[in-house]
Amino acid sequence: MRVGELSRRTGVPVPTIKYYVREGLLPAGELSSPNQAHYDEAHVRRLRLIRALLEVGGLKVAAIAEVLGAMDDPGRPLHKVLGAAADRLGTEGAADDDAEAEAAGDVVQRLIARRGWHSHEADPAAKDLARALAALSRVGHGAFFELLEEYADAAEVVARADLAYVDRQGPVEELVESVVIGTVLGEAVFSALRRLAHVDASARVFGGVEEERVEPEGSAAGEGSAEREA
Amino acid sequence: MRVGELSRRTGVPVPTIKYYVREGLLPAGELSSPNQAHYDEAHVRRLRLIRALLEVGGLKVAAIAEVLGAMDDPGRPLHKVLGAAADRLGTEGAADDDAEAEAAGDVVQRLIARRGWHSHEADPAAKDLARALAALSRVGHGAFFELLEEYADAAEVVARADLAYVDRQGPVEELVESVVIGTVLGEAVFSALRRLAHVDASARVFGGVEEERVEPEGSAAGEGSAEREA
DNA sequence: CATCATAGATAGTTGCGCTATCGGATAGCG
DNA sequence: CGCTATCCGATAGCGCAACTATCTATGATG
Repeated sequence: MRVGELSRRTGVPVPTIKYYVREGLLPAGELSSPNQAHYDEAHVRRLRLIRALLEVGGLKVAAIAEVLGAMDDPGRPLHKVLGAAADRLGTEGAADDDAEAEAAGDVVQRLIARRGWHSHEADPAAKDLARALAALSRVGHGAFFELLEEYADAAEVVARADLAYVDRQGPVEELVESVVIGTVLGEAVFSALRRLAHVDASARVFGGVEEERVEPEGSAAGEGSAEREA
Repeated sequence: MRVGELSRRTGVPVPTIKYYVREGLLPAGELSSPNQAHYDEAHVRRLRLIRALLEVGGLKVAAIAEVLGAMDDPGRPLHKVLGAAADRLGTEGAADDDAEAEAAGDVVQRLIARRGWHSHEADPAAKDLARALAALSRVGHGAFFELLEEYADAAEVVARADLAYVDRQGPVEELVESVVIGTVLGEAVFSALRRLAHVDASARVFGGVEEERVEPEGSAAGEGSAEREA
């Protein structure tokens, strides 16, 4: 098929397809003449994958290029491809370097050791975790750390489910793709599920019970900023 | 304190602080004269919260303004504030309207019913979930749906832990803040944990051998994107 | 053969999160 | 009182990311 049909079938505008080709997300079509290229089902699949990673996964175009690059790289140890892909799925930005960051890093290392996880210090996921924990500390919610074990339990449940899913995929290429998709879209799925469960749990605990405690009329003290002395 | 000190204490540049004030993320300082404003600890706290939501949570400035607006809104039923805040924590963009989207919506509604969750159809989280599932279908991974129950189990575990945490916070304002922080930063925490567990499980199943991945290499300068594959 | 689509190249647009600069006011010190 | 550092508020500009539009030469197609 030609680019117009590819566009119609995926809903992606032609100029955008060209842009993705330029950025290395999508292989160029096969040229039959200097201005005629043909695309196939692989392009359709790839394009849908790109849009999914972009729109649902929230990945940046450059990150997608890297992930797909690792995916496509032939003749490479499987676990390396998986690792390379996984390493590109995290957050951007450098970690800051204050007391909170250091303490958070310690907590993460202890957690990893305690769980017996196969991970090293440089793992981007570990860095992301430390960053998040440091941010929690900085906003005065260091107590959140107490939930870490429960979070980790749940994370293991999900990770095991993911692996079981991936494990029953067929050939290697699909397997790698499954990991990428599972990691990125699975995160979106879990995030939404968590918020759903949150709303429900919140409704059970607070809804209607605390409702009456708000005073009517503008007797609210300070305005604008939430300031009160604890 | 004046804006210079606020800047020093939070690491946020003065022009950026002004920008946040303009955007409604941060209340203006109290004017003592036409060109002199004073800031207090509440501003420091708020600023740290903003940076956390921005950098770790990945929220957009406009979304943060909405969330904080709901947080600050006085004299409003607690569960409504919580709901309003939670509703703004999701993804942007409208859902598409194809066969996959419809099927995914069905699956979500059945899941919600089966779980007995208190959720309405318009819940943004439900929409996000449907979007993610539809995307999975489109890339040929509809089989991922089979993991939904396990995912939901894990989500309930996390949600319960969150609620238990929130429940032991004191006054209402802090409680709302806890929900926001727990939801946003908790997501970052879980995401990183999941990837950590993933790497570990993956190594067990596929790696056989644990090899080096991204090498630390170099000093603590900002790392960002390591581009080489040893 | 007339029209349409296409490849490839380059330039422009939009949105976002800042950042720089300017024209006045003070603050605070000697 | 003078002096400098700082501040406020407003406006304009910057840099990046993800497209989008336009142009030319060429080939496809009925």
